[in-house]
Amino acid sequence: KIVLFLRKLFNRYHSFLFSHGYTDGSKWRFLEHKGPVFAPPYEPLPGNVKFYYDGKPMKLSALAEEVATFFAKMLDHEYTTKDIFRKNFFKDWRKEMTSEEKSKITDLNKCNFSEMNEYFKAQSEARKQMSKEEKQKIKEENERLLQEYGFCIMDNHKERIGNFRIEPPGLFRGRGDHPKMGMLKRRIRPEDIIINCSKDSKHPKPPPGTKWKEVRHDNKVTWLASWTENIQGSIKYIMLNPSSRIKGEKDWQKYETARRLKKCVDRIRNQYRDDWKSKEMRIRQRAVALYFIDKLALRAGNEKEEGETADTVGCCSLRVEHIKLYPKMDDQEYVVEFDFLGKDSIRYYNKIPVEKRVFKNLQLFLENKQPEDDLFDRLNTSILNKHLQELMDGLTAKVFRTYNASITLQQQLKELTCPDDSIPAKILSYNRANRAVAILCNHQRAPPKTFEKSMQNLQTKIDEKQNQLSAARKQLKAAKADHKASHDEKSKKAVEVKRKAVQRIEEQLMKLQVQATDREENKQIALGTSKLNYLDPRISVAWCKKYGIPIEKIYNKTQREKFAWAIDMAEKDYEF
DNA sequence: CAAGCGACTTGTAAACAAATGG
DNA sequence: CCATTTGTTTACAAGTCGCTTG
Repeated sequence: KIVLFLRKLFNRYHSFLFSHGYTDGSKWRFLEHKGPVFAPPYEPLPGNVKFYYDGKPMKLSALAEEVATFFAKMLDHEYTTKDIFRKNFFKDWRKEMTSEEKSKITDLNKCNFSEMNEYFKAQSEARKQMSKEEKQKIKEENERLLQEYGFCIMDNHKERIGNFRIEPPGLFRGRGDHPKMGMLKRRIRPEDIIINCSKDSKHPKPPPGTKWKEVRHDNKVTWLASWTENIQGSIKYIMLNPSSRIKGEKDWQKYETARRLKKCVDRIRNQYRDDWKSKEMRIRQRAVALYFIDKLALRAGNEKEEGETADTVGCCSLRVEHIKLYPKMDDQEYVVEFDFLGKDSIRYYNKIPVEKRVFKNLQLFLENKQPEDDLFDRLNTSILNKHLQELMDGLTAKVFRTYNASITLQQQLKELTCPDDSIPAKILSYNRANRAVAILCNHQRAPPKTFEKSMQNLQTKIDEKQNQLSAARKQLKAAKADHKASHDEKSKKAVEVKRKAVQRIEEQLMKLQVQATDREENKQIALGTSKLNYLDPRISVAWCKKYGIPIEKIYNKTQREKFAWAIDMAEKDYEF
């Protein structure tokens, strides 16, 4: 058994141990899969479900009807009230109409989709009300599909595929103020799909009567299939699950790069502080931007094409309007106020005191500029990353985010964990360390709609528990008194039983209180992203080992699969 | 060096499943 | 047992970054 286990480890982490995979840049030797699963074909509405135009029922052609259902399904969503969404939808919908329909349907406001909307609501209600057997049957069918299409063979391993289903057609839902929201995401056909697999594998078969766009054998990439999406014209891929060797290895490499940064970060910090004094504007800008990326964990900030996406920025693309300078604020000097929309249009708002030199530089960068001008007009991500590459092999802007996130977790864990705490209390400390990172990375969330209520529920539980506890304590007291009076075995036992009960309830109460604290502190903060993408899992694994916390308390099943490499490798003395 | 493409990681929302409580 | 709440998984959008091309 041990030999088998070691062999498994060896096979799995072969390339972890011996150089970085293949030396020629190839990602695999053998790749075999069944191809993607396509979205089910459109099922026309039953005749009694009608669409009304200008108050009158109107039968739509299949294509026009399908697109109409996309809108009808979203009627309760805020999207359908937005002007841009409606405009884009209507424009694309009209493209799918027959010329007759086109001439008739000229105003979206005269369209009544409510019957269609009711129908879909009823459908989903019916789905919920299905019997156990029916639900079981659907589950089994899904499982069958997963078993057939959800796995591939890459080199010597059967690997889980991340997304083996092709995205179904629908209306594009951009985030924030996206100029393309509401546009029709068209149906993907086999003729749109490029298949990637090895020559010597059994090639996937396209559905009967269809052809793939292309079958290629490129082992310099990791994807199994790809297609071009019609909204931005970008390529979408079918790739492996995070538990796969190829993703795990990459993940591990990412953290190793961040650890190399740890070794030279002092040098780099001294360097950019020096560069604040440079006579060259571009170097000063580069140095100030890098300072922000390091100190505030900002993203790099590539330029974006105007009108194609929501207006969001990162460090290099900050504009004058996104910062305010305060020479004095309250009792602090040289305060910079940031207020901008970052990735996914999440607001970044922060006020931080900076060093005088940085402040003076910022004032300089702002001179003679309009609000919509670039703050760093002599800088972009490409220039910055080229510079970083010279400072350290493999260094790019995002490595700072990884590094600062992981080092913060490690240091916070050290600071917050009390060895004598109970397990729930230690987990609270872990979550607090995790929270420090999430705050650094600005991983916010809208407070859940049911937050107040769920908080109240928890409080009621705590109150109940407290009552229980005082009752149990009373009983214990009584039992003790009883024992003192009688001194018999029976009453002695009773005292023990009551003592145990009190202890149990105390523990339960403490657990609830910890849970309440944790939830309250987590109101506006999302821990998931940092846990999954920024925190070296070996730090967490080592922490669990050191304090005897079962790993299941920190990582759920999916996360344990993703971080299997770290769980296998890290010991209790692991240092990031 | 700007523009654009390609491949990959990172991010939130929504759907779904499991757990909990009345 | 069902309804509600909570945790997990999926979907897919939105970033980063390297490379090519003109």
